[in-house]
Amino acid sequence: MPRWESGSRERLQQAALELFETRGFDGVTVAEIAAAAGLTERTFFRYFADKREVLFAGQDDFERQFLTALAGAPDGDPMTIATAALAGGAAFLPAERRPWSRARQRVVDAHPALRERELLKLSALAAALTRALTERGVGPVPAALAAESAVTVFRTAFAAWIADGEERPFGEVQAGVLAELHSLVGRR
Amino acid sequence: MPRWESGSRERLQQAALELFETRGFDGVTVAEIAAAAGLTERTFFRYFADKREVLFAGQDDFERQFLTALAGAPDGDPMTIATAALAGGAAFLPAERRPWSRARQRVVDAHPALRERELLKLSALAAALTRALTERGVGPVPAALAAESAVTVFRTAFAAWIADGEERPFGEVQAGVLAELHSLVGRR
DNA sequence: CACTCGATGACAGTTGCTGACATCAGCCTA
DNA sequence: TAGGCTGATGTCAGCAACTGTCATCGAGTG
Repeated sequence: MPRWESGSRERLQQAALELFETRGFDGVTVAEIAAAAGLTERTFFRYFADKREVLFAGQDDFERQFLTALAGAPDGDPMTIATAALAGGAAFLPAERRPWSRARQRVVDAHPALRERELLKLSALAAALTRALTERGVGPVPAALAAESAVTVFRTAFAAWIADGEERPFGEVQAGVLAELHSLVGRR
Repeated sequence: MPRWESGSRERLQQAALELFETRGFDGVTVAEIAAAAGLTERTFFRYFADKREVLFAGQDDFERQFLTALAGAPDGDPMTIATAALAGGAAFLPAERRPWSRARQRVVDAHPALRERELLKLSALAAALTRALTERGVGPVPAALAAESAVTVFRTAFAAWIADGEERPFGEVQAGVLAELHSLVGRR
Protein backbone atom coordinates (compact mmCIF):
# COMPACT_ATOMS: atom_id res chain seq x y z
CA MET A 1 0.00 0.00 0.00
CA PRO A 2 1.62 3.24 -1.07
CA ARG A 3 2.00 5.96 1.45
CA TRP A 4 0.45 8.42 -1.00
CA GLU A 5 -2.01 8.06 -3.81
CA SER A 6 -0.14 7.92 -7.09
CA GLY A 7 -0.80 10.26 -9.97
CA SER A 8 -0.35 13.44 -8.00
CA ARG A 9 0.56 15.34 -11.13
CA GLU A 10 -2.57 14.33 -12.98
CA ARG A 11 -4.77 15.02 -9.96
CA LEU A 12 -3.32 18.49 -9.69
CA GLN A 13 -3.93 19.17 -13.37
CA GLN A 14 -7.50 18.00 -13.28
CA ALA A 15 -8.32 19.85 -10.08
CA ALA A 16 -6.79 23.03 -11.47
CA LEU A 17 -8.75 22.90 -14.74
CA GLU A 18 -12.03 22.27 -12.95
CA LEU A 19 -11.48 25.05 -10.46
CA PHE A 20 -10.37 27.50 -13.13
CA GLU A 21 -13.46 26.72 -15.19
CA THR A 22 -15.84 27.56 -12.39
CA ARG A 23 -14.07 30.33 -10.53
CA GLY A 24 -11.56 31.74 -13.00
CA PHE A 25 -7.78 31.71 -12.87
CA ASP A 26 -7.55 34.56 -10.38
CA GLY A 27 -10.31 33.20 -8.22
CA VAL A 28 -8.37 30.11 -7.27
CA THR A 29 -5.27 29.93 -5.10
CA VAL A 30 -2.55 27.36 -5.52
CA ALA A 31 -3.25 26.15 -2.01
CA GLU A 32 -6.82 25.40 -3.03
CA ILE A 33 -5.76 23.44 -6.07
CA ALA A 34 -3.36 21.45 -3.96
CA ALA A 35 -5.97 20.80 -1.30
CA ALA A 36 -8.43 19.61 -3.95
CA ALA A 37 -5.79 17.10 -5.02
CA GLY A 38 -5.05 16.10 -1.43
CA LEU A 39 -1.67 17.78 -1.37
CA THR A 40 -0.04 20.94 -0.10
CA GLU A 41 0.94 24.11 -1.90
CA ARG A 42 4.62 23.27 -1.62
CA THR A 43 4.08 20.01 -3.46
CA PHE A 44 2.24 21.78 -6.26
CA PHE A 45 5.38 23.79 -6.93
CA ARG A 46 7.45 20.61 -7.03
CA TYR A 47 5.42 19.49 -10.03
CA PHE A 48 4.86 22.79 -11.78
CA ALA A 49 7.21 25.73 -12.00
CA ASP A 50 4.37 28.19 -11.52
CA LYS A 51 0.62 28.40 -11.25
CA ARG A 52 0.07 28.75 -15.00
CA GLU A 53 2.22 25.83 -15.95
CA VAL A 54 -0.30 23.34 -14.59
CA LEU A 55 -2.35 23.93 -17.75
CA PHE A 56 0.59 23.53 -20.13
CA ALA A 57 2.26 20.28 -19.17
CA GLY A 58 2.87 17.66 -21.82
CA GLN A 59 4.19 20.30 -24.15
CA ASP A 60 7.37 18.32 -24.65
CA ASP A 61 5.55 15.36 -26.16
CA PHE A 62 3.71 17.76 -28.39
CA GLU A 63 6.90 19.35 -29.62
CA ARG A 64 8.48 15.95 -30.15
CA GLN A 65 5.62 14.87 -32.40
CA PHE A 66 6.26 17.82 -34.66
CA LEU A 67 9.97 17.23 -34.68
CA THR A 68 9.83 13.53 -35.48
CA ALA A 69 7.42 14.24 -38.31
CA LEU A 70 9.81 16.86 -39.58
CA ALA A 71 12.76 14.52 -39.25
CA GLY A 72 10.96 11.92 -41.35
CA ALA A 73 10.22 14.34 -44.17
CA PRO A 74 12.25 14.02 -47.37
CA ASP A 75 14.47 16.88 -48.43
CA GLY A 76 12.87 19.65 -50.40
CA ASP A 77 12.16 23.33 -50.06
CA PRO A 78 11.89 24.63 -46.47
CA MET A 79 8.17 25.28 -46.51
CA THR A 80 7.42 21.76 -47.69
CA ILE A 81 9.55 20.30 -44.92
CA ALA A 82 7.92 22.51 -42.32
CA THR A 83 4.53 21.53 -43.65
CA ALA A 84 5.36 17.90 -43.06
CA ALA A 85 5.80 18.68 -39.38
CA LEU A 86 2.20 19.86 -39.23
CA ALA A 87 0.96 16.37 -39.89
CA GLY A 88 2.69 15.26 -36.69
CA GLY A 89 0.81 17.79 -34.64
CA ALA A 90 -2.51 16.63 -36.01
CA ALA A 91 -2.01 13.27 -34.30
CA PHE A 92 -2.39 15.09 -30.99
CA LEU A 93 -5.89 16.26 -31.74
CA PRO A 94 -8.26 13.35 -32.39
CA ALA A 95 -12.00 14.01 -32.48
CA GLU A 96 -12.47 12.75 -28.89
CA ARG A 97 -10.26 15.50 -27.66
CA ARG A 98 -12.23 18.34 -29.15
CA PRO A 99 -14.60 18.92 -26.20
CA TRP A 100 -11.72 18.91 -23.76
CA SER A 101 -9.75 21.27 -25.98
CA ARG A 102 -12.71 23.62 -26.15
CA ALA A 103 -13.05 23.73 -22.37
CA ARG A 104 -9.37 24.23 -21.84
CA GLN A 105 -9.14 26.96 -24.45
CA ARG A 106 -12.00 28.85 -22.89
CA VAL A 107 -10.01 28.98 -19.68
CA VAL A 108 -6.81 30.04 -21.43
CA ASP A 109 -8.53 32.71 -23.53
CA ALA A 110 -10.12 34.17 -20.44
CA HIS A 111 -6.85 35.34 -18.90
CA PRO A 112 -3.97 37.24 -20.52
CA ALA A 113 -1.44 35.54 -18.27
CA LEU A 114 -2.48 32.19 -19.69
CA ARG A 115 -2.48 33.46 -23.25
CA GLU A 116 1.06 34.67 -22.64
CA ARG A 117 2.15 31.25 -21.58
CA GLU A 118 0.50 29.66 -24.58
CA LEU A 119 2.30 32.05 -26.89
CA LEU A 120 5.59 31.22 -25.23
CA LYS A 121 5.01 27.52 -25.81
CA LEU A 122 4.17 28.08 -29.46
CA SER A 123 7.20 30.29 -29.80
CA ALA A 124 9.35 27.54 -28.35
CA LEU A 125 7.87 25.17 -30.90
CA ALA A 126 8.69 27.56 -33.72
CA ALA A 127 12.22 27.90 -32.38
CA ALA A 128 12.63 24.12 -32.27
CA LEU A 129 11.39 23.81 -35.84
CA THR A 130 13.70 26.61 -36.92
CA ARG A 131 16.67 24.84 -35.36
CA ALA A 132 15.74 21.55 -36.98
CA LEU A 133 15.54 23.26 -40.36
CA THR A 134 18.85 25.04 -40.01
CA GLU A 135 20.43 21.72 -39.06
CA ARG A 136 19.21 20.44 -42.40
CA GLY A 137 21.08 23.23 -44.11
CA VAL A 138 18.35 25.81 -44.48
CA GLY A 139 19.51 29.39 -43.98
CA PRO A 140 18.45 31.12 -40.77
CA VAL A 141 15.92 33.54 -42.24
CA PRO A 142 14.11 31.05 -44.48
CA ALA A 143 14.14 28.54 -41.62
CA ALA A 144 12.57 31.04 -39.25
CA LEU A 145 9.96 32.08 -41.80
CA ALA A 146 8.99 28.54 -42.68
CA ALA A 147 8.81 27.48 -39.03
CA GLU A 148 6.78 30.53 -37.99
CA SER A 149 4.46 30.08 -40.94
CA ALA A 150 3.89 26.46 -40.04
CA VAL A 151 3.06 27.39 -36.46
CA THR A 152 0.74 30.10 -37.71
CA VAL A 153 -1.09 27.54 -39.80
CA PHE A 154 -1.34 25.24 -36.81
CA ARG A 155 -2.60 27.94 -34.52
CA THR A 156 -5.15 29.22 -37.01
CA ALA A 157 -6.33 25.71 -37.78
CA PHE A 158 -6.66 24.96 -34.09
CA ALA A 159 -8.80 28.03 -33.54
CA ALA A 160 -11.04 27.01 -36.43
CA TRP A 161 -11.22 23.39 -35.26
CA ILE A 162 -12.35 24.57 -31.81
CA ALA A 163 -14.96 26.94 -33.17
CA ASP A 164 -18.64 26.27 -32.57
CA GLY A 165 -20.22 24.16 -35.26
CA GLU A 166 -16.96 22.93 -36.77
CA GLU A 167 -17.16 19.17 -37.29
CA ARG A 168 -14.32 18.26 -39.64
CA PRO A 169 -11.27 16.46 -38.25
CA PHE A 170 -8.27 18.58 -37.43
CA GLY A 171 -6.12 17.39 -40.30
CA GLU A 172 -8.72 18.44 -42.80
CA VAL A 173 -9.14 21.89 -41.27
CA GLN A 174 -5.40 22.36 -41.20
CA ALA A 175 -5.00 21.34 -44.82
CA GLY A 176 -7.56 23.95 -45.77
CA VAL A 177 -5.78 26.66 -43.82
CA LEU A 178 -2.46 25.73 -45.36
CA ALA A 179 -3.95 25.96 -48.84
CA GLU A 180 -5.31 29.39 -48.00
CA LEU A 181 -1.91 30.53 -46.82
CA HIS A 182 -0.33 29.40 -50.06
CA SER A 183 -2.88 31.16 -52.15
CA LEU A 184 -2.61 34.32 -50.03
CA VAL A 185 1.14 34.67 -49.87
CA GLY A 186 1.76 33.08 -53.20
CA ARG A 187 0.27 36.05 -54.97
CA ARG A 188 2.70 38.73 -55.96
CA MET B 1 8.01 75.04 -8.45
CA PRO B 2 6.36 71.65 -8.74
CA ARG B 3 6.15 69.52 -5.70
CA TRP B 4 7.56 66.55 -7.63
CA GLU B 5 9.93 66.25 -10.53
CA SER B 6 8.00 65.68 -13.72
CA GLY B 7 8.52 62.75 -16.01
CA SER B 8 8.10 60.09 -13.37
CA ARG B 9 7.09 57.55 -15.96
CA GLU B 10 10.19 58.10 -18.07
CA ARG B 11 12.46 58.07 -15.03
CA LEU B 12 11.01 54.77 -13.95
CA GLN B 13 11.50 53.30 -17.40
CA GLN B 14 15.08 54.43 -17.66
CA ALA B 15 15.98 53.31 -14.15
CA ALA B 16 14.40 49.92 -14.76
CA LEU B 17 16.26 49.31 -18.01
CA GLU B 18 19.60 50.28 -16.49
CA LEU B 19 19.11 48.13 -13.43
CA PHE B 20 17.91 45.15 -15.47
CA GLU B 21 20.94 45.43 -17.72
CA THR B 22 23.41 45.20 -14.88
CA ARG B 23 21.68 42.92 -12.42
CA GLY B 24 19.11 41.04 -14.44
CA PHE B 25 15.32 41.15 -14.22
CA ASP B 26 15.14 38.91 -11.16
CA GLY B 27 17.98 40.69 -9.43
CA VAL B 28 16.06 43.93 -9.13
CA THR B 29 13.00 44.60 -6.99
CA VAL B 30 10.29 47.04 -7.90
CA ALA B 31 11.08 49.00 -4.75
CA GLU B 32 14.65 49.46 -6.01
CA ILE B 33 13.50 50.72 -9.39
CA ALA B 34 11.17 53.16 -7.70
CA ALA B 35 13.86 54.35 -5.32
CA ALA B 36 16.25 54.89 -8.23
CA ALA B 37 13.60 57.12 -9.76
CA GLY B 38 12.99 58.92 -6.49
CA LEU B 39 9.58 57.34 -5.96
CA THR B 40 7.95 54.58 -3.99
CA GLU B 41 6.94 51.08 -5.01
CA ARG B 42 3.27 52.00 -4.84
CA THR B 43 3.77 54.77 -7.36
CA PHE B 44 5.52 52.39 -9.74
CA PHE B 45 2.35 50.33 -9.87
CA ARG B 46 0.31 53.40 -10.60
CA TYR B 47 2.25 53.83 -13.85
CA PHE B 48 2.74 50.20 -14.83
CA ALA B 49 0.37 47.32 -14.35
CA ASP B 50 3.20 44.99 -13.40
CA LYS B 51 6.97 44.81 -13.16
CA ARG B 52 7.42 43.64 -16.75
CA GLU B 53 5.25 46.27 -18.28
CA VAL B 54 7.81 49.00 -17.58
CA LEU B 55 9.77 47.70 -20.58
CA PHE B 56 6.79 47.58 -22.90
CA ALA B 57 5.13 50.96 -22.66
CA GLY B 58 4.46 52.93 -25.79
CA GLN B 59 3.04 49.86 -27.45
CA ASP B 60 -0.14 51.70 -28.29
CA ASP B 61 1.64 54.25 -30.47
CA PHE B 62 3.42 51.38 -32.15
CA GLU B 63 0.20 49.59 -32.93
CA ARG B 64 -1.40 52.78 -34.15
CA GLN B 65 1.42 53.33 -36.65
CA PHE B 66 0.71 49.95 -38.18
CA LEU B 67 -3.01 50.54 -38.24
CA THR B 68 -2.90 53.97 -39.84
CA ALA B 69 -0.55 52.65 -42.50
CA LEU B 70 -2.97 49.82 -43.09
CA ALA B 71 -5.92 52.19 -43.21
CA GLY B 72 -4.17 54.24 -45.88
CA ALA B 73 -3.50 51.27 -48.12
CA PRO B 74 -5.59 50.89 -51.26
CA ASP B 75 -7.83 47.86 -51.60
CA GLY B 76 -6.29 44.72 -52.94
CA ASP B 77 -5.57 41.19 -51.83
CA PRO B 78 -5.21 40.73 -48.04
CA MET B 79 -1.49 40.07 -48.03
CA THR B 80 -0.78 43.23 -49.98
CA ILE B 81 -2.85 45.28 -47.55
CA ALA B 82 -1.14 43.69 -44.56
CA THR B 83 2.22 44.35 -46.15
CA ALA B 84 1.39 48.03 -46.36
CA ALA B 85 1.04 48.07 -42.58
CA LEU B 86 4.65 46.93 -42.28
CA ALA B 87 5.87 50.20 -43.73
CA GLY B 88 4.22 51.99 -40.82
CA GLY B 89 6.15 49.95 -38.29
CA ALA B 90 9.44 50.77 -39.96
CA ALA B 91 8.98 54.41 -39.02
CA PHE B 92 9.43 53.37 -35.41
CA LEU B 93 12.92 52.06 -35.97
CA PRO B 94 15.28 54.74 -37.28
CA ALA B 95 19.01 54.06 -37.31
CA GLU B 96 19.60 56.07 -34.14
CA ARG B 97 17.40 53.70 -32.27
CA ARG B 98 19.36 50.58 -33.14
CA PRO B 99 21.81 50.64 -30.20
CA TRP B 100 18.99 51.20 -27.75
CA SER B 101 16.96 48.43 -29.36
CA ARG B 102 19.91 46.07 -29.07
CA ALA B 103 20.37 46.80 -25.37
CA ARG B 104 16.69 46.45 -24.66
CA GLN B 105 16.38 43.22 -26.59
CA ARG B 106 19.28 41.70 -24.71
CA VAL B 107 17.38 42.28 -21.50
CA VAL B 108 14.14 40.90 -22.91
CA ASP B 109 15.78 37.82 -24.41
CA ALA B 110 17.47 37.06 -21.12
CA HIS B 111 14.25 36.28 -19.27
CA PRO B 112 11.31 34.11 -20.37
CA ALA B 113 8.84 36.27 -18.47
CA LEU B 114 9.85 39.21 -20.63
CA ARG B 115 9.75 37.18 -23.82
CA GLU B 116 6.24 36.16 -22.86
CA ARG B 117 5.17 39.75 -22.57
CA GLU B 118 6.74 40.63 -25.88
CA LEU B 119 4.89 37.79 -27.55
CA LEU B 120 1.63 38.97 -26.03
CA LYS B 121 2.20 42.44 -27.45
CA LEU B 122 2.95 41.10 -30.90
CA SER B 123 -0.09 38.87 -30.66
CA ALA B 124 -2.21 41.89 -29.81
CA LEU B 125 -0.80 43.64 -32.85
CA ALA B 126 -1.69 40.68 -35.05
CA ALA B 127 -5.19 40.66 -33.58
CA ALA B 128 -5.60 44.36 -34.31
CA LEU B 129 -4.46 43.87 -37.90
CA THR B 130 -6.78 40.91 -38.26
CA ARG B 131 -9.70 42.99 -37.06
CA ALA B 132 -8.82 45.83 -39.39
CA LEU B 133 -8.70 43.42 -42.31
CA THR B 134 -12.01 41.78 -41.50
CA GLU B 135 -13.56 45.22 -41.26
CA ARG B 136 -12.44 45.74 -44.83
CA GLY B 137 -14.34 42.64 -45.82
CA VAL B 138 -11.60 40.03 -45.69
CA GLY B 139 -12.74 36.64 -44.38
CA PRO B 140 -11.61 35.67 -40.89
CA VAL B 141 -9.11 32.99 -41.85
CA PRO B 142 -7.38 34.92 -44.64
CA ALA B 143 -7.32 37.97 -42.40
CA ALA B 144 -5.69 36.05 -39.57
CA LEU B 145 -3.14 34.47 -41.90
CA ALA B 146 -2.21 37.73 -43.56
CA ALA B 147 -1.93 39.56 -40.24
CA GLU B 148 0.13 36.83 -38.61
CA SER B 149 2.37 36.60 -41.64
CA ALA B 150 2.95 40.34 -41.59
CA VAL B 151 3.87 40.22 -37.91
CA THR B 152 6.17 37.29 -38.57
CA VAL B 153 7.94 39.32 -41.24
CA PHE B 154 8.26 42.22 -38.84
CA ARG B 155 9.59 40.08 -36.03
CA THR B 156 12.07 38.28 -38.24
CA ALA B 157 13.23 41.52 -39.78
CA PHE B 158 13.65 43.07 -36.38
CA ALA B 159 15.83 40.20 -35.21
CA ALA B 160 17.98 40.54 -38.30
CA TRP B 161 18.17 44.32 -37.97
CA ILE B 162 19.39 43.92 -34.39
CA ALA B 163 21.97 41.29 -35.26
CA ASP B 164 25.67 42.07 -34.90
CA GLY B 165 27.18 43.54 -38.03
CA GLU B 166 23.89 44.41 -39.69
CA GLU B 167 24.09 47.96 -41.03
CA ARG B 168 21.17 48.34 -43.44
CA PRO B 169 18.15 50.42 -42.41
CA PHE B 170 15.16 48.55 -41.07
CA GLY B 171 12.95 49.08 -44.09
CA GLU B 172 15.50 47.49 -46.35
CA VAL B 173 15.95 44.47 -44.12
CA GLN B 174 12.21 44.04 -43.85
CA ALA B 175 11.71 44.23 -47.59
CA GLY B 176 14.26 41.46 -48.00
CA VAL B 177 12.53 39.26 -45.45
CA LEU B 178 9.17 39.85 -47.10
CA ALA B 179 10.57 38.85 -50.46
CA GLU B 180 11.96 35.68 -48.91
CA LEU B 181 8.59 34.83 -47.44
CA HIS B 182 6.93 35.23 -50.80
CA SER B 183 9.44 33.04 -52.52
CA LEU B 184 9.22 30.43 -49.75
CA VAL B 185 5.46 30.16 -49.41
CA GLY B 186 4.75 31.01 -52.99
CA ARG B 187 6.17 27.71 -54.15
CA ARG B 188 3.69 24.93 -54.47
C1' DC C 1 17.03 -5.21 10.99
C1' DA C 2 19.37 -1.06 9.71
C1' DC C 3 19.86 1.99 5.82
C1' DT C 4 18.86 4.65 2.10
C1' DC C 5 15.70 6.98 -1.04
C1' DG C 6 11.98 9.52 -2.83
C1' DA C 7 7.74 11.92 -2.20
C1' DT C 8 5.66 14.82 0.83
C1' DG C 9 4.79 18.15 4.80
C1' DA C 10 5.93 22.15 7.76
C1' DC C 11 7.50 26.61 8.19
C1' DA C 12 9.57 30.87 7.52
C1' DG C 13 10.83 34.41 4.38
C1' DT C 14 10.90 37.46 0.08
C1' DT C 15 8.54 39.79 -3.46
C1' DG C 16 4.85 41.18 -6.59
C1' DC C 17 0.75 43.47 -6.36
C1' DT C 18 -3.68 45.76 -4.32
C1' DG C 19 -6.92 48.49 -1.47
C1' DA C 20 -7.72 52.21 1.61
C1' DC C 21 -6.62 56.35 3.39
C1' DA C 22 -3.55 60.42 4.28
C1' DT C 23 -0.82 64.32 2.50
C1' DC C 24 0.21 68.36 0.10
C1' DA C 25 1.32 71.75 -3.78
C1' DG C 26 -1.05 74.26 -7.18
C1' DC C 27 -5.18 75.93 -9.18
C1' DC C 28 -9.82 77.83 -9.21
C1' DT C 29 -13.41 80.44 -7.43
C1' DA C 30 -16.10 83.26 -4.50
C1' DT D 1 -7.17 86.30 -0.31
C1' DA D 2 -9.35 82.37 2.06
C1' DG D 3 -11.04 78.19 1.18
C1' DG D 4 -11.95 74.23 -1.24
C1' DC D 5 -10.82 70.98 -5.07
C1' DT D 6 -7.66 68.04 -7.71
C1' DG D 7 -4.03 65.10 -8.93
C1' DA D 8 0.18 62.98 -7.89
C1' DT D 9 2.34 60.84 -4.30
C1' DG D 10 3.25 58.52 0.33
C1' DT D 11 2.03 55.15 4.07
C1' DC D 12 0.46 51.02 5.68
C1' DA D 13 -1.64 46.68 5.92
C1' DG D 14 -2.44 42.47 3.68
C1' DC D 15 -2.85 38.57 0.30
C1' DA D 16 -0.92 35.29 -2.74
C1' DA D 17 2.91 33.48 -5.56
C1' DC D 18 7.05 31.37 -5.07
C1' DT D 19 11.54 29.54 -2.64
C1' DG D 20 14.89 27.50 0.67
C1' DT D 21 15.48 24.36 4.29
C1' DC D 22 14.71 20.82 7.19
C1' DA D 23 11.74 17.07 9.05
C1' DT D 24 8.94 12.95 8.21
C1' DC D 25 7.98 8.40 6.89
C1' DG D 26 6.69 4.38 3.82
C1' DA D 27 9.00 1.29 0.81
C1' DG D 28 12.52 -1.09 -1.19
C1' DT D 29 17.45 -3.14 -0.45
C1' DG D 30 21.16 -5.53 1.47
